[in-house]
Amino acid sequence: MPVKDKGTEQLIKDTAKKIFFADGKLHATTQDIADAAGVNRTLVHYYFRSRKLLFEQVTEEAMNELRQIMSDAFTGKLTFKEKLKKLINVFMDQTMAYPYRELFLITETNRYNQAHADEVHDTHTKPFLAEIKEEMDKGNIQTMDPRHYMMNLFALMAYPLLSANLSKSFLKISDQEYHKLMKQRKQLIFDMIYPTK
Amino acid sequence: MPVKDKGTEQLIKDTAKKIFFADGKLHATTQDIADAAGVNRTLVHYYFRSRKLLFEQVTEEAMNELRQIMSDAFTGKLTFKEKLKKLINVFMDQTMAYPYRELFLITETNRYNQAHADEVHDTHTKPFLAEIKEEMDKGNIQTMDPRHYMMNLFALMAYPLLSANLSKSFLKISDQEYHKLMKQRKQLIFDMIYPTK
DNA sequence: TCTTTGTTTAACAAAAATGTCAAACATTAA
DNA sequence: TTAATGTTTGACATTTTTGTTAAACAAAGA
Repeated sequence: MPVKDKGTEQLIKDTAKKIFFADGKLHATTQDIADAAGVNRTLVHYYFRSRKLLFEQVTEEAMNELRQIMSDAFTGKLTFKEKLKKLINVFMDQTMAYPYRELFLITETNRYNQAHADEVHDTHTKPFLAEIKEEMDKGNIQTMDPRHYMMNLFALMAYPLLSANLSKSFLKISDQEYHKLMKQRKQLIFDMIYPTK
Repeated sequence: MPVKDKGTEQLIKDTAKKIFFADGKLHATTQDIADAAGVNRTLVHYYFRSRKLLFEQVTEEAMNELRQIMSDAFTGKLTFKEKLKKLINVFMDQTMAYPYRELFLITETNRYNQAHADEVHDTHTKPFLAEIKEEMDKGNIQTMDPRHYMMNLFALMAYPLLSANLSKSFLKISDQEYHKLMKQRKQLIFDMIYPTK
């Protein structure tokens, strides 16, 4: 997640990401973004032409960031167990920094045609699913549809961060305490998903 | 989730909920809502005065619907196991009908002051957490912070429905197939969260 | 220095969304 | 039938947000 000064264009994009992904302010206007970046709003149009195009770039990059996680974790010669640990580690770190990134993607794809999402074909998940299947055959993890396994994993990682405010209100816990709970989750999730018999 | 004709006011509110909670169109305008309800936009103002007030009502009711689930499932003299089944059943059914209800709540609370959420105090979760603790002491479920247990449960239920479009694109599966997977999840979640030793 | 190129700004224009109002309409009770 | 009340509508006003333009500014090369 870059935040360095690669010029105004990058600054605007990074600021937009910060507002959407970190603050979860999905209704932010171009003015909000410009203000937060400390630049004149016209520059948003100078560099991105329109609000829509800025959004498309941000969306595209967020999708790539997600794909990258899968790719990074599942290339190399680690064992499944190690890959899983790596995936949990990287994904949780990113999601703690940008808890609303997925939420942004979801609402943006809902905004227009749902069909757009279907075009995306991801090459990184296939080997992941295959490895999960292998691991089930070996008896190391509980047998189920590998897709369920994958959904469970991402659900356990993403949801509590995504719904932090909601959970805090329902569980009546403070920000600090919640942060403490989140830090414990890496280990907890691993134990749930890859139990030591 | 009422959809009956309790007059125009109710129709507008139900339509708004449908657009937000079922379609996930968080950026819908008052015009969008009026069109979908088949009424003149002025009526939105006649009944709710302003867009903001309509949103507040919808938000408030959605929060109550969530509280109601907890309350319903955890009153009465069922065993923990039965209560859990009931909770999963009701929550999954509702979330399948309104997958974006929580997403709406999250973005709405992010929109203004985060603080607002903190005021909410929920009386229904406390007995739930206490019962979870008991069940751990009995050795029926895995020992952990009961709050983690609760987060896990809701994560497994809500996230795959919330992120359906995203998941479909990453897992390259069709709507039908996804629906089939979702129907399997009630049992799967119960087995994960309340394992038969 | 002057020109060229790219960046930034303020002022303005256009579009989109919300909000207001008076008049038309419908229903019911007197 | 008429008066009273609440509902619905279209026309208009206001506000908010996005998009455009010309001019000012800055840096670098001829």
